[in-house]
Amino acid sequence: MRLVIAECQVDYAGRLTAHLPMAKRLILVKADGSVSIHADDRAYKPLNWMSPPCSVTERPAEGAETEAGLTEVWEVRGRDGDTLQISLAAIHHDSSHELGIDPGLVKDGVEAHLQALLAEHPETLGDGWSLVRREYPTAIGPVDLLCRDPAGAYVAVEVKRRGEIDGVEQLTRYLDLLRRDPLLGDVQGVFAAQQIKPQARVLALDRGIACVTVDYDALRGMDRSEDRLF
Amino acid sequence: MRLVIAECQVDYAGRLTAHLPMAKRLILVKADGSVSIHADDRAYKPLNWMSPPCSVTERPAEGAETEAGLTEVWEVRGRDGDTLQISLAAIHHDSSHELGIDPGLVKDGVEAHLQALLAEHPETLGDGWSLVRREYPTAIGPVDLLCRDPAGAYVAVEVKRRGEIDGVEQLTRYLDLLRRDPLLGDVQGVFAAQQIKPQARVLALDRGIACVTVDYDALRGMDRSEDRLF
DNA sequence: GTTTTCATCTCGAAC
DNA sequence: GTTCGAGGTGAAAAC
Repeated sequence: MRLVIAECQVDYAGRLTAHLPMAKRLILVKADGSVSIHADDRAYKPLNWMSPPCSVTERPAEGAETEAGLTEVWEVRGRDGDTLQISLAAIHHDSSHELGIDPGLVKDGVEAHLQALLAEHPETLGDGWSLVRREYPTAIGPVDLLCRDPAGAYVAVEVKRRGEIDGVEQLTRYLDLLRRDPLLGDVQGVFAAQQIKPQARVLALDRGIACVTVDYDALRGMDRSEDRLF
Repeated sequence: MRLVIAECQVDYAGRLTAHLPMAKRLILVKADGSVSIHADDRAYKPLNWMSPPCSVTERPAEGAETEAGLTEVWEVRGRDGDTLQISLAAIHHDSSHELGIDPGLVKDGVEAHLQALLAEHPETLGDGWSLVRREYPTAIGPVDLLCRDPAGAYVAVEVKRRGEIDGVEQLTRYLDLLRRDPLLGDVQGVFAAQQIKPQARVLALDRGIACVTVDYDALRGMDRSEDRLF
């Protein structure tokens, strides 16, 4: 990985045409050839970038470029003929570092994991509830969980990390379908999430859907096999 | 902006829980307090990050941490109680740089601009064509351009930077509507883009929609008022 | 302030 | 290979 702090001007031509006026910025050149240009704010998104696969060619400034104060011109070529031209004026820092291949991110707490934990502990959703099956199939896709309450009535459960309106809409569509199945009889709905936004809760309750806020850490504590971190 | 190359382990807890095993990475701390951790590949997305507003606190490693080989522990706190803990073992590089406020990106060639240029030069789309109006309203949204050919027939034009299938579908819906309007009579369709993907072209032609590849630079050259770069 | 839409979205999985 | 949908989406515009 090469880190360069330099006065630079950048011109991108590809899906759109964009221009960065001359200013001091960070230029990152990674081992896969990819390039990104960062300002001194915003963690996530670079000002400009070129995703791999791409190639970088560097050349000294010539003629009018030199007169304009430039010292080097880098040209990055990507797929589809996208180009990123980086015109450097003054280089304040330039260092390279061997990093090796990253072992990669381990994600936990994704919706699938939450669903698995709830499937193992359906009593969290309601006393005496039992799991019928995960990913119960319908014509428009699988319902996250189908459970039964102690009276034998079916309950469709939609699981989200953060409960918003679209999740309620999704569950509503499933319920419409499930309720047409005479084998299931009346089906209740439960919207389960770690956090439920106020307007999602209002919409759910208006439609007779119960809301359950899930304590993820407590669920994890119930199941030792889930202790995969550390 | 502070650049740190270090052996580090990272733990994020917020919208999800994620863990990065110990490895050599780049840690970027920007002037707005935001933090991002990069591996040696991929230009766009960091492995982990904390968006501003957030605060970083640094402390020396203690007790068991020291025995585990750690030297420093950084804790980044964001909104909603999100936390990013960066445990550093060996620091290979650490430098800070004053960058100042970036003048910002100037975007050109966006769809709106392409549409404006074509509106000024409808003859680019077909000999003798004239513009009826931009953003011609329909019940499902405005059509980019409505033109007339020399024979007086109407032509609906959909403008995209890169022509893909969804653009053809969009134009098809507009044409369906426009053709029901007896005042317009038969309406032809034109799909105009800087680049048209083969499968989009096939679909368009199959539906009797003409495809026009637009030379953006040539269009810009026609209009001096558009010389906003440099 | 909240909500919706856009993005050079990126990225992975399903088909 | 293409298509679809999620993302710790982020960020800007609209309301």
